[in-house]
Amino acid sequence: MRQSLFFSKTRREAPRDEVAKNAQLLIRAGYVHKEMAGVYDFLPLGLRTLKKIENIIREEMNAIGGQEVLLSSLQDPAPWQASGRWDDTVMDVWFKTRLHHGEAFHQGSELGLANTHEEPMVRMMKHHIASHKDLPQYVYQFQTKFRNEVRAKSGVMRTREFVMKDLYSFSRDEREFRAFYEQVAAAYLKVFARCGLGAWTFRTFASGGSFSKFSDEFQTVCEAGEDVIYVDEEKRIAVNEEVYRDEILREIGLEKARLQKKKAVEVGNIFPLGTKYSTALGLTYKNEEGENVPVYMGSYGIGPARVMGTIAERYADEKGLVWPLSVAPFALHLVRLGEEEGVRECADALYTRLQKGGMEVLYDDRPHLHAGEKLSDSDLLGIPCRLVVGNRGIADGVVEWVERQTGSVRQLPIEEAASLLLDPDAGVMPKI
RNA sequence: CGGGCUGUAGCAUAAUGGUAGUGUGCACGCUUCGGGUGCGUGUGGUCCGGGUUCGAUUCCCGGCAGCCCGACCA
Repeated sequence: MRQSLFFSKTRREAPRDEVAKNAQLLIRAGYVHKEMAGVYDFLPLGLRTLKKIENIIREEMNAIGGQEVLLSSLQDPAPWQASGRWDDTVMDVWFKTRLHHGEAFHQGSELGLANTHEEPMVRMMKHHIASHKDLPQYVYQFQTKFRNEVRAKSGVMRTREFVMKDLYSFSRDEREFRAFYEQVAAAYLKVFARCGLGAWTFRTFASGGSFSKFSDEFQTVCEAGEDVIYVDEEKRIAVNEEVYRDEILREIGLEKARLQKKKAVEVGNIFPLGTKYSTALGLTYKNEEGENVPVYMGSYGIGPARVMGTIAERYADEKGLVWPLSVAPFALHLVRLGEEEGVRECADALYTRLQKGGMEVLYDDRPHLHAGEKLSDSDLLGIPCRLVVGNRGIADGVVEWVERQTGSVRQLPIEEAASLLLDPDAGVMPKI
């Protein structure tokens, strides 16, 4: 992509109404636009990163047998009434609206805007599960959730509208469920590791909310987090403050003395649902004896935008964003300094070759901008690798390769630069 | 939902009961050209409603919006 044609621009100053580092940087760098409190638009850069994260999640969900679906955002109250969760006093984050009813708009049937999907998912599955031969099933989606939070905050970390990956498991019994639950837990750790959060992310014992007695959260240690957890670094597990009690520590085999108190972001959460919703909504199957048995369920969520915000928080430095290669909007930022014919030709040629070689390149071909401005912009954008083409290097027959995170600089011979960058074994580009 | 704070140009800020200033951005010209070059010209603004007042962006009341702390968080 040529930056001269790219529509989002950087800005020098953060808007006054953002305090969270993730939002300040994402807005300054042109990744997102704030629509209103707790509601953000994704611009090309932000969308690219969001989609990278989604794809990592998608691959890991597919790898454990997940099948992608897309349920609707408009929801029929009926299944929610059956489970008792339509009531605003039971679930207080509902956005509700009504079907149009001619002139008398307000008399139309009530509808909900999805804040989660257990009930419609269960009702839908009733049409597809009848026998033990139909189980297990694992379905997931990336779907917009609307939650009328009393207080949106922390930039993209807690918003009123966001895309969530939610996976639902349908198993014959607890044993079959539990085996899959552990597979998901392992897949989640892979997701966060691939997103660059592995070192700071812990499977965390937590309360089960309205679903079940306990659940497992995936918490990334981060100062911007809203949660407090106690981490056992060696065992790589943690316990949420909300269930930090002696008998629970004993139950999960953690020693108080080895635990460190940390602030953390909940980047994922997995719940055993048991037969709560299958019973309420009548999702049963016939076992081999011909008896009707409620399906045993679990639900599993990750918010890609929250993951993105957490990566921004953890990796950013005083100059701007820094993305791990796996989630970066572009792999390489090709920065041209100068307008001389030789510089232009060299940079254009490199851009063409790298593009053809399949590399995602953002090419700063903007004319007549000062070096400082281009380099500052490049720092702010946080693309992990930078190739600088300028007069200085061309005179010596080299271009500069810079790693954003460490600032390390290497000279690459002009003729070989493209092939070195495109060759994963050359050891120039970092491994994903 | 309780408490606190804030609304001035695209963005960031200053000031003021009497014609609203600066930086930045944007446009144009010259200059400069490897870490936001310098100069000039232009562009553009007091959240909404009511009250007090000769006069309100400023003071008062209400609304709306935003941020922070707490509570809440399927």
